[in-house]
Amino acid sequence: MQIATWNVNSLAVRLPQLLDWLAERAPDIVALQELKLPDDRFPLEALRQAGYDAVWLGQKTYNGVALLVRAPGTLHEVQRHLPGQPDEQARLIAATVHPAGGGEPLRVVGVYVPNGQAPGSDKFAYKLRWLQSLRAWLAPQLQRHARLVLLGDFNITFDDRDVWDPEGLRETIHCTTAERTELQALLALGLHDALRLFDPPPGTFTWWDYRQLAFVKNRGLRIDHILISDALQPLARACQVERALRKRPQPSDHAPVVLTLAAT
DNA sequence: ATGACATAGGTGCTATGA
Repeated sequence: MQIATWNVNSLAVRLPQLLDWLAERAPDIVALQELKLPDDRFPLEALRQAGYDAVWLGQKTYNGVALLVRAPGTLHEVQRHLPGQPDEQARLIAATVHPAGGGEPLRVVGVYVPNGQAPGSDKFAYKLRWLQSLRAWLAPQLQRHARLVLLGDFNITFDDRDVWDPEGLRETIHCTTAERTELQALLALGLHDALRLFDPPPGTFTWWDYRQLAFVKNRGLRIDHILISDALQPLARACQVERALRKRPQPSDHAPVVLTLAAT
C-alpha cells in the first residue's frame, strides 16, 4: 500500500499532472496541500473518473487541503480544521481510511503548516501557535488510533541534512531552532520520520525555489514529511521523494513523498 | 539589495510563498 503527500501549488493548474501521476503510480492514499481554490471548485468528478474518492477543505486563493483514496477504499470520520481553533485558514483535514486492498483502517491527518515568513514576525508566532495546537489535539488522537499517519507540508526541516546550505540558512525560516523543537515535539508523541528510516542519500529534498535554477543545482529543502505512529513503523517498507515530477513542464515547486506500507 | 519565479485575483499591480 502506498501513501503519498504532495503540495500541488494550485490544484486548478496541477490537475492534469495529478491525474497523470495517479494513473502512473496508483497511490492508495494521497494528501494534497495548497489547493488554492474554494470548495465549490474542487475537481471531484475528474478525480472520481480517475478512480479516487476525495474529501477536501478549500479556501479561495490560499491554502486548502484534501485527502484522496483509491477506489474501492473509503474515507470516514472526516474532520476539517483543528477543533476548537477558530481559524479562517484551511490547513488540516483528517479521516479514517479503509484502503483499497483491505486490511486494518488508518487514521490519516493531512496538514499544511503555516509558512511563518520570517522569525520574529506575526506569521512566525502564528506558525508556532498552530503547531502547539496541532500537538495538543494529536496526543489523544494517537491514543485512540494506534495506526496513524500525519503527513503534509510542514514547512520545517528536521536538521541540517534537510538543507542545501545549512550554514547560509542558519536560523532562517524553515530552519530555526524554535520550529525544529516543535517538529521534534510531534515525534515525541510517538511518531517516526518515515523517509529518515530508510537512510536517504545526502541532498534528498522535497522543495526547490522556482528561481535561479535551484532545482538543477539541487538547492532545496526537505520540508514535506510523512510521520508514522509506533504501530506502523514495523510495516514501513520504503519511502521516496518523487523527484521526477519536479522535472516536468510547469511543475509544482514541491515534489511528492511516497511511503510504502506492508498490508495489515 | 528583498530581487529572482509562480500563482490568484483582477486587468495594474499586490499578496504570498519558502
